Amino acid sequence: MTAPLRNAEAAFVCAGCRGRNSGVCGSLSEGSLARICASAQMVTLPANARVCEAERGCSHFHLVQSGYLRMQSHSLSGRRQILGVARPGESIGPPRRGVGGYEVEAATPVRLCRFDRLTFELLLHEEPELRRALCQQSQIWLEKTRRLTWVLGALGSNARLRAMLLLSRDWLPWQPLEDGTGVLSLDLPRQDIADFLATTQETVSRLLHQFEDDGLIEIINPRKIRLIDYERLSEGLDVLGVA
Amino acid sequence: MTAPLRNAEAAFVCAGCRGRNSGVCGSLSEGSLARICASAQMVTLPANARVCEAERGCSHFHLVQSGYLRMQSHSLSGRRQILGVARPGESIGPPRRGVGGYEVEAATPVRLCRFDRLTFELLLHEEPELRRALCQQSQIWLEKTRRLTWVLGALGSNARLRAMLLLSRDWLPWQPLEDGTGVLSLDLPRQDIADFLATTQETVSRLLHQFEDDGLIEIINPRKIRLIDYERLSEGLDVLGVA
DNA sequence: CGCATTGTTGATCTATGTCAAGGACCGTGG
DNA sequence: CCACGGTCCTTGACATAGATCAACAATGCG
Repeated sequence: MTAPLRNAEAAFVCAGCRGRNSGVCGSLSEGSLARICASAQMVTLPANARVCEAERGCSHFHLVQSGYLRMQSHSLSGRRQILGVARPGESIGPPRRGVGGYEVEAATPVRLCRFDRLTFELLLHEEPELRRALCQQSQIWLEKTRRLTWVLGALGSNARLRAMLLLSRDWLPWQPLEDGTGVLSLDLPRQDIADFLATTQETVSRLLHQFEDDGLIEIINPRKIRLIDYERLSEGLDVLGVA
Repeated sequence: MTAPLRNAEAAFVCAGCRGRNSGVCGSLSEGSLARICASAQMVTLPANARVCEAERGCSHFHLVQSGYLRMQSHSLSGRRQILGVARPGESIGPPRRGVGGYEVEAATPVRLCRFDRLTFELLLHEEPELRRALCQQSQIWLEKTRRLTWVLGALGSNARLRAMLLLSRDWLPWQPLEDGTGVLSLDLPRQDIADFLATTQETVSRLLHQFEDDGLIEIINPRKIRLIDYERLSEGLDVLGVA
């Protein structure tokens, strides 16, 4: 955790940032971004580090530079539901405190731009671009969350997993090959995938191997999946627009 | 369906509106609201009327005066998931067109303020209050949708239904009685409840009767439920903050 | 080389979806 | 007034997806 940066260093912060061109950061002008970065701290956290408590809330605001954050909530029976994953360029504001809130953790090792809450509210006041960007982000999140809701509600585990594999091409590292297939880096552990899809590790594992047996995918190793038969992977999912 | 109203009539539009003090309308000043209402059409629709298509999108913007709208999406297998319910005072903008979109229907008979798309964008441009109200609404919706996601993902049908009963006190007609219990007007048909909770009519029916046998509720008639034992209704749901 | 983490596989059991039938209620028209 | 059809709700029988429990394999790390 480093001290706040002076203006001169601001450019440096964004230099290695993988989110510069997407999400909130992506829709900000150079000037605006520079002013904003000037009050950021760069923070690095290991996987599973807690970024934000559910009850106590959190006094910081973050932009993701690299890695993934997960928003999650637990039932008393211990079941965890992942409500969303924030990727580079996206922001995590302090969630509503108390009941109904969620907590934020690093799903992978992450690098974050951290803003003090007050500082950020000041920025928000001074930078209309930032306000607009955040408003837009919350609409995009709303759409993503609605889609997740739909996937959870309308599909069985089998289809849910296929949906996730196909949709993941848009937000996880994805390497298309010449033969039309492509390799997905499933950077999240099985348990996270399970908690995202509201199912269990075991089911995810079983289904992946079933897909492999059926020739839909190839499991190169647990984290590298080659998607082969898009046609059958997307069976019944046409509504999602995943070809 | 009536013609657009002249300014003089604007006040009249809101007169009978049950949403004047909540949602978007609730956070607007008199002046702003008057200007906005001036370009509204008042529309009345019967239950199950289609307000907005999923694919074609829709060229109107609506504020709910009374009744409920449901946002929903279908899987190819015919399963419907209700993504959210808009109540008086809330707005339904044209959802994203095409895949991933949802359709909007009247869940009950409704009265709506309808705005032409272009007109509304003009209003949005001229009324900063309106912009702010909509931005705020999308954040509230995001929270509601996240909560739904959590309920769907982390809870079984039994707990889901109990959660809905308790939470419904905040947005469906609710009449507390002297003895501490209270009567809920479950204004939605069983099928809608089922599609909201991602379960089936049959299960909803069975669970309600089971709750009655266990003394948690009394089914006065299919649409009137008296909540009796909050303690046990909220078992395992403490996280939601429902007493 | 242990030891911890992560993923896989098997056996079992149950909640709940599906199918099918019937009941309650309501408005309409004869 | 009653018969009719419609909608909404309830109940029963049955099948099964997937959760749970438990053990084990694979991988990586100190």
